[in-house]
Amino acid sequence: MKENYTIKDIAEMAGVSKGTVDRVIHKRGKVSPAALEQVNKVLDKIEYKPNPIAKSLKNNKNYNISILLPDAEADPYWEPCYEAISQVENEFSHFGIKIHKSLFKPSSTKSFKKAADALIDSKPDAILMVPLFYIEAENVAKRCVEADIKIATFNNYIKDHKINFEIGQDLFQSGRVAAKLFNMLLGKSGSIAILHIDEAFQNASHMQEKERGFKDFFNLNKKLDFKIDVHNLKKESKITFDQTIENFLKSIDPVDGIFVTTSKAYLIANHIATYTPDSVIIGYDLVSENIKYLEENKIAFLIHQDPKKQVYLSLTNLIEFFLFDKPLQESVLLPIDIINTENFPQYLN
Amino acid sequence: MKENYTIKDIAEMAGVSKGTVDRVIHKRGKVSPAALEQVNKVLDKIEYKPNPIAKSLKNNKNYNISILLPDAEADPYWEPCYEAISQVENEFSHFGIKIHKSLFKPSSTKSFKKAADALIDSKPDAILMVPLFYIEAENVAKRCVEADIKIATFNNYIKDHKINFEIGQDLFQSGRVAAKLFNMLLGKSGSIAILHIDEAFQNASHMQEKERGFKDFFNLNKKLDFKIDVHNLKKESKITFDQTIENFLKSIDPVDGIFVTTSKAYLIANHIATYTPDSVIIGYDLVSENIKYLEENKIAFLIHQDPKKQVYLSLTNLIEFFLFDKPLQESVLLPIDIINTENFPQYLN
DNA sequence: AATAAAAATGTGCTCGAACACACACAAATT
DNA sequence: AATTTGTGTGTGTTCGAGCACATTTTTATT
Repeated sequence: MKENYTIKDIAEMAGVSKGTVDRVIHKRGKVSPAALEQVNKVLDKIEYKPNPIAKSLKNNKNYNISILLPDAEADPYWEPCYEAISQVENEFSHFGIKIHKSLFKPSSTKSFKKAADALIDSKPDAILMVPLFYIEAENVAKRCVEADIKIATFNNYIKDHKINFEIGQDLFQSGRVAAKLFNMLLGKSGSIAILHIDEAFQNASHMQEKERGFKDFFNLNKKLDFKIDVHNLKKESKITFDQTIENFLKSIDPVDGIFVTTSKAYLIANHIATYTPDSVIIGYDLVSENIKYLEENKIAFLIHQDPKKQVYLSLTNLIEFFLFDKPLQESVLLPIDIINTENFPQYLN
Repeated sequence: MKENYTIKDIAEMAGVSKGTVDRVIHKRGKVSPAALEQVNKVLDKIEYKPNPIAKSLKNNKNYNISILLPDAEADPYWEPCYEAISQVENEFSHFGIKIHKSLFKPSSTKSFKKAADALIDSKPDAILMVPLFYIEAENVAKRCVEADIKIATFNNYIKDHKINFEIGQDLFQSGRVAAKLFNMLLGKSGSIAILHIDEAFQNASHMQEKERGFKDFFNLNKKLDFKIDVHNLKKESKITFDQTIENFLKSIDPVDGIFVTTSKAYLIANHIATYTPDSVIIGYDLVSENIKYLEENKIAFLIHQDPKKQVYLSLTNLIEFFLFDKPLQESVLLPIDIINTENFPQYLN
């Protein structure tokens, strides 16, 4: 009943040779109407699916996948991605998979462009990128389609139907998750500052989505009475980033909660004791400095965007597509992990 | 430099035939010292790893994996496991993987034994089981080793070195996660009831581990002053489970927090408004009734044990071991997911 | 030295899909 | 009638590992 048929089986059943069956399956013509019917009759009955392992062996190609992502020197948020890459390399190098990592400076559009150009020129089978810069990323996607390179994105989304695989988090919803946590910690009323802290503003749309979700939660819950202020903080020239933060904290009235929409919550936690000791902080990402302050109870919760998992899943999806014809899931949303002092270790491995 | 060498390549390099290389690699003897040295010299230089795809094709076996798990009719907690099974079946049936599901009643040791006996008799290549009953599960493991059946467990651990693959959660730590959440919600002092609610007491060790972790958190934080009571609730004869719960709630003084160590938090949430309306509830598992009360804000947090992921990872690990010789990770600990109203949907898919 | 026995080595087939190629047989052209 | 084109069909090889079997070389025995 539910057996795994081979081309040879089908050939016997239809009373033709495996060559003919093959021609029917791949619609390469040169088959008489009589033979065609015979083979199709069998094919209808048994629902044939070619053995993916045999197919892969015959194919016996090396696949090159290139990854375009920010330099972790500039932002340690990207560090776990490197681990995922190594892991996938180890797991799949003997399947003929070669992975090439290409870094760009997250603050420089030019650096992104340059790295992308080089990658496309090297004609890999697929490019996985962090589309930090909208217009430039769209352009890369377009050129990949033209050059028949599979294109995938992670961490950010560009609403572009050319992308073959995209993975990330629902940022609007993650804003709501943070809002709900504040609600539980602070009760029915209070004051909260939303802080968009970023060296430059590459993550503008990222941060805005979170802000929208955050406000949405409080707007829809009419019983809640929260005062919410939004502040954009970026590094000012002449003084250090840390001083920028300090000046800001000095300048505002103490608030009950601080929601940092980037991975820079540690910059706030660092000064919280001095300026606004009773503020509850919620931030993003398990970078080591954030974890340090989480453990010191200066950060209440962190929301985990799991860049490592994003890279791992992107790569394995592409690889299984190449090797075994598994279809590419077009769009994947990862869970929004809530992290406190007790459960962070399991997310780090 | 980093090429993928074949047996043929090695044979040429060593100046022998591929048969000889094969004998050296598989240590089957019948090789002269001279030839052995030649081949080994090459092998040392290039670090050969056989092509897993070719190996798998040659092998061309069907693998039968049997799963022994509780009937979801008795407890909907197990429902997502079935989905994982279907998913893996779809993904891997064309790789010659056959999965057989065998159910037992979670309240009956006899039913577990009977199902296990039948499974072992059918001689599958691997058995994945939920070792609800310690002694019986150990016995199954022993017999599997004798019959050369790979044995894996999920959801529960039995400290038995015979197990080839085990996956689950750190229950002690998950107790600490719950404790920390109460700490954040209730502040520095309060009263908490730990409720072990179970139809029978198959999960006794499960529940105790969580209790230990929970208490551990408060014991180690000397600044905290919490009164913690433990209650065992199981279905009494003559009255319904629901009435048992109601009677219990009637009998105790209101508490600030209720920690339910099983998936039965909904039974408490159902009556909370009447008897102890200000209690904060934290429970386990995304069963539909729990989610309902979570959405009504009657349950503050749920801890997700992700049985679906446990099954999925168990099966794919076994499959990749069979098909591609990937080593079995012996022991896997899953993250302890914290769930609130805003992030549960992403964990359900 | 001749022959048997043992050891070492190489050849060839299989797994299933995919495709090149050779061959058959018909119809169309000279 | 002989040759060319075309169409349909089957055979054979490849991918890499693994193992059965055949062949060659060495060693032991009479």
